[in-house]
Amino acid sequence: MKTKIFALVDCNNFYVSCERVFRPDLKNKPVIVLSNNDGCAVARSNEVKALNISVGTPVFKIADLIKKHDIQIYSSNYALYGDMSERVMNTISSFVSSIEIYSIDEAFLDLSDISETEITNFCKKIQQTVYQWTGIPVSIGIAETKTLAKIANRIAKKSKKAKGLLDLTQSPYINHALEITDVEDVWGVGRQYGKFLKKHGILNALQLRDAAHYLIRKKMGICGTKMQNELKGKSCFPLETNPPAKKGITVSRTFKKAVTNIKDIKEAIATFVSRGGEKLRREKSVAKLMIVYISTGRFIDKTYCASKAISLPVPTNNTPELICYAMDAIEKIFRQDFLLKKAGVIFQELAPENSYQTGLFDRIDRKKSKKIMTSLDAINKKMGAGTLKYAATGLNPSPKWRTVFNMRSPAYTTDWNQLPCV
DNA sequence: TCTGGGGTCCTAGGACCC
DNA sequence: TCTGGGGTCCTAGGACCC
Repeated sequence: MKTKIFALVDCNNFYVSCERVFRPDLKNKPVIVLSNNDGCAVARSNEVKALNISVGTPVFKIADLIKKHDIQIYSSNYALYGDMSERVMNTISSFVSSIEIYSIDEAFLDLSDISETEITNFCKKIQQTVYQWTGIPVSIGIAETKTLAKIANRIAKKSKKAKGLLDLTQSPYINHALEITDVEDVWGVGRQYGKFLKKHGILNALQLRDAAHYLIRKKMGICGTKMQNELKGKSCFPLETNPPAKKGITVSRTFKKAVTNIKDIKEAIATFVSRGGEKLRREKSVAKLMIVYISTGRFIDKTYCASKAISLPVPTNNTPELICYAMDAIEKIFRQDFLLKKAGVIFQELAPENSYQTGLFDRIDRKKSKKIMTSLDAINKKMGAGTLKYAATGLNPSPKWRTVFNMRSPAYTTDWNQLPCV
């Protein structure tokens, strides 16, 4: 059997690159994109990485650095990033028959059919085309397994010589590549495992590959074994071209300012439930279980968190029905005197919309409610999110609990009113 | 003062059944 | 009344990913 060849295409500093496409003046300047509520740094340009600002740093902790280096700060603009991602993925897809869209900014490709001598040129072509068509710079790592392709990609990004492209298949430098890869940078090794491995003298990917099998198996389970095999060039993670159905759907938000009254919490939860209902319907799923939760912040003394799970008598994705149950649940778990900072709803035990168990005593006309939901989704899609909404979600256009994005760029590509002007 | 959101998988242990 | 073993299912917790 011919050995598999995987490529990992990864957008460089994706959110920052999206902002730069429409603001070319930001090139070579330090840029940060923030999380919801403008809280933490979630994307950093190379200039910012060079300042040792790590991902997840709260922005208030680096106020002085921002000022000193004139770092450009942006709120998250998911409409823009989602659309740019689609353009990038469509472009890559036009080159290959097998693609796994792994995240908003990464895709694995199967290049087994490309002849060895052609692979580098083929990938260069992908790189150039993506940049030309979308303005997004990408790096590509190539190897016999996904884990090695990840490593190749990391090095491709960092090394000046590689110019964003590195092929480690049959490479005489493979050991060297593994040796210069910190063990914590291996795909599947996080903080905890990293600490453990380093304690045992396993500092880099090469040492991890050659480490005692029983030790890795015992601590990291079957994933550890697969990881070692992948580092040896034996593929254990195949390309997943058809994403499996989701197993759960969550909608949750942190509030910029703490919320203390039940009316606000109810509005927030009703809003999250509506959003969750939309997501369920888009997936063509119904939920059997809904969990509603509220909590105080993590950084205070007097904490409180509570949740309520609701087993739905008939699995559903019907927003008003879900809102009713959620409102009941909130009544039960809400406590005065706590500064609530976060709330959310989780849908679990999902089933396909068309093949669920109906209830014997079900009094809801499900055909009718489905029609209403379909129309509502269609109108909101056409006229903009939130055009039609339920009164329970609140009538105030900017309620206290609303997520803030004070430094957001325009939705350049998805809103006629925000198109860039030349 | 100010600290994100949405996922997946594996494992150990307990309950329960035969 | 005492004794054994094997299997399945569920759940909570812990790890990871982006």
